[in-house]
Amino acid sequence: MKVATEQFMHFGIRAITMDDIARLSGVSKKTIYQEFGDKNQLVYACFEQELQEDACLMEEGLEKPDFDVLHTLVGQTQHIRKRFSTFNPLVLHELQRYFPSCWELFENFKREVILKHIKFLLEKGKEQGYFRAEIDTRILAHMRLEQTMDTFDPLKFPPTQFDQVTLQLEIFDHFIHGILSDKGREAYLSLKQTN
DNA sequence: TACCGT
DNA sequence: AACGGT
Repeated sequence: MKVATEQFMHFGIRAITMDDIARLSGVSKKTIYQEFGDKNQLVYACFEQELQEDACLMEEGLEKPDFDVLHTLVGQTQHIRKRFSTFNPLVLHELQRYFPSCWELFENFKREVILKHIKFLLEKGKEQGYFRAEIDTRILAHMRLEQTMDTFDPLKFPPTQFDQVTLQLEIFDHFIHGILSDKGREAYLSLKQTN
């Protein structure tokens, strides 16, 4: 699963054959098919594990007493950028078209984990006085999720025309400025300085 | 590893 | 022709 996940993310699911995975992981195809009924089941297991790890990372440190929304948000955009360096956006389209059960898993993850997480951070940011009190967390959480997904779409932001790191930073910066209070803006700008 | 069906 | 599956 480790080999398969790395290869799928990097080169796309259809580009990597079961023979590739067998060769690179040093096991026979027979052994793979004893664990996974078919390629679809292997892909599903890989994604399930990846998403589970991401969910853990998101929830990490949320209950700590020194928890700070701005630090958390900035840290997570860094995580997204790291992910980008090894994640081929082509995979999202492959899931949608050829691996519908995995796509469903991912859609569910967006709704039940990411959306709820963003909403939680927005509400916390309000409590801590970083974000303006009048923002609608439900609407803005949706917007943030969708705009983030858009940056992963090569048709909307062709990687040949847009540097993916710059794109992530710019869109995050625009989003956060739209919701910061005066106090929040001050804290955010000084945080950017130190980073 | 050779092989078959898609 | 290439690849999933036997």
